[in-house]
Amino acid sequence: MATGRTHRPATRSRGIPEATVARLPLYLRALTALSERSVPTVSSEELATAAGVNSAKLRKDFSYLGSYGTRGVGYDVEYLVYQISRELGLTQDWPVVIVGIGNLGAALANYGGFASRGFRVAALIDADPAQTGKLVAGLPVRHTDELEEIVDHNQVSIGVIATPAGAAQEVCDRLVAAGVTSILNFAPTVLSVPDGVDVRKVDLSIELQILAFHEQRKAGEDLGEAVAAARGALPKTAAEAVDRPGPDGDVPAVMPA
Amino acid sequence: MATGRTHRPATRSRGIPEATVARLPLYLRALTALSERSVPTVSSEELATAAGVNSAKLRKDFSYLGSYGTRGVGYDVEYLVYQISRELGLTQDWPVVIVGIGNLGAALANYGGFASRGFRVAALIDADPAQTGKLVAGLPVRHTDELEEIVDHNQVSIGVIATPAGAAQEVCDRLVAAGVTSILNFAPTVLSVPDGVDVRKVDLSIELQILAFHEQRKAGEDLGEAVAAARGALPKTAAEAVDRPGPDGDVPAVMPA
DNA sequence: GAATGTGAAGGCTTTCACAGCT
DNA sequence: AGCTGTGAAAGCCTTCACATTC
Repeated sequence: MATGRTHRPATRSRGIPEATVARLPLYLRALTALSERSVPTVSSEELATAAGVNSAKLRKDFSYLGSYGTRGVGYDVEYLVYQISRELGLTQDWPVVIVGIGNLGAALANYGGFASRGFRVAALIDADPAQTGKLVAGLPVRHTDELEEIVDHNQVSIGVIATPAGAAQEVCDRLVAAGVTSILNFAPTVLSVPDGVDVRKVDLSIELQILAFHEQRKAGEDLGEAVAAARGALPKTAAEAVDRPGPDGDVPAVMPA
Repeated sequence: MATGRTHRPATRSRGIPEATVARLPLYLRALTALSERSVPTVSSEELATAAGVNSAKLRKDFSYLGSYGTRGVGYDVEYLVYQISRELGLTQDWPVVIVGIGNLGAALANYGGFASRGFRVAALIDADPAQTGKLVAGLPVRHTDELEEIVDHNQVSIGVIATPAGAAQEVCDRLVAAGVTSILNFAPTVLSVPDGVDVRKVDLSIELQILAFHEQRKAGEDLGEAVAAARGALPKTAAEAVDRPGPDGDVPAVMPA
């Protein structure tokens, strides 16, 4: 989940399981779509399908929030939207700062989903003086020197880091010192933060590598059908994983002493 | 994990646990940094710290790959880099297409980490004819009409979707039909894909909502220290979660029938 | 009849703690 | 002496299946 030394202490006071929390936004999105189509009620089955989970999981998830459904009927869409929003803390306004207005930072600033649910971009911050004052997504880019002032003045508790990896930890430290207690990190670095600060990480390259892992598996193993054959990959059938073979043959120049 | 109906079948043939796979890129990054500093060996303790996990977990993770360490000494950095790269399938080249060259797509195209580890942007694709031919990150944007041709010709098996939500499913279907079997989805939609296709989702707005949830908890609950007081939040102490109170008072206009 | 809410079972992941190797 | 590799224990999370409620 969060990176660095961020363990929500054992005292998650009668809390909702983390896995459930991570799915609430999914349900909320599906519900919002239903709400816009003026659908009054929805069953766990329908909603689960829309959210891409199975219905047992969804019901279990909702059971942690309370008994908001009606047996034999389903869930009231509007009511659930409200309850989940409240649970997620989206009934209040969350000012957010984005630090690092490069390609990615600009993309984030322009991202609509940002503004939608309770999140408001309070400021864009960049270390490059050449950027200062430039308008991005209608907001002027401000210089890093002002970071503390901005965080304090806007009561910002959520910071988004979109700087290069090298700058991320310092930016993080400054955000935290200024009062930010939640960080969304797009820089490919492990951030270390004091207890009580949450960090979530979004890492493109990690996601791709995970996909590559599975992709590699597909070429040669199961999927017992046609797919396997069509590929130009070497036929690494079984015997590859179970008793992992010692390093023979295809190893690179560098070997352990 | 993956979204939609993508369960790797029970037959994950003697596979590495998914949780472990998700951490391998982290280890790889830390190891690469050590390698660049010409550090020859590293202990599980040191490497774990660098990767932001604990050492027991790291050792357990590595145990699924094989016995690549030396007791009393640690792990050979270069050797581990190779083994993990190989396990992740990064010793081969992965051509990738990015579909949807808006702010985000452009940011992704420019993202260095992309090119670094075995991933190569084979093409940028956008539905807007006005974009066609424009250079982004040194590559010409090509029109959606050419999607199938591009995927086929470049043997693309990984596609990145950075389109608006409304277009994502159609793009996904076309990618899959053209032969793509792994998708990284940045659009805020649940994609449905046939078995055998992996989908991973990156969703900014979900990450923020999860942070907001925890942020909300901080204002008022534990963190027994000073932090709580300084806030202007209403003092929602205990009694909030355990026996979730029925909807009284602060509920919105809409209520269940 | 229909669909929720939930104990109980089953799986997966993390952590512990120590035997085993260098 | 030091550090890896790993069974076993503990903790989560998911799935099952059905009693309960409308």
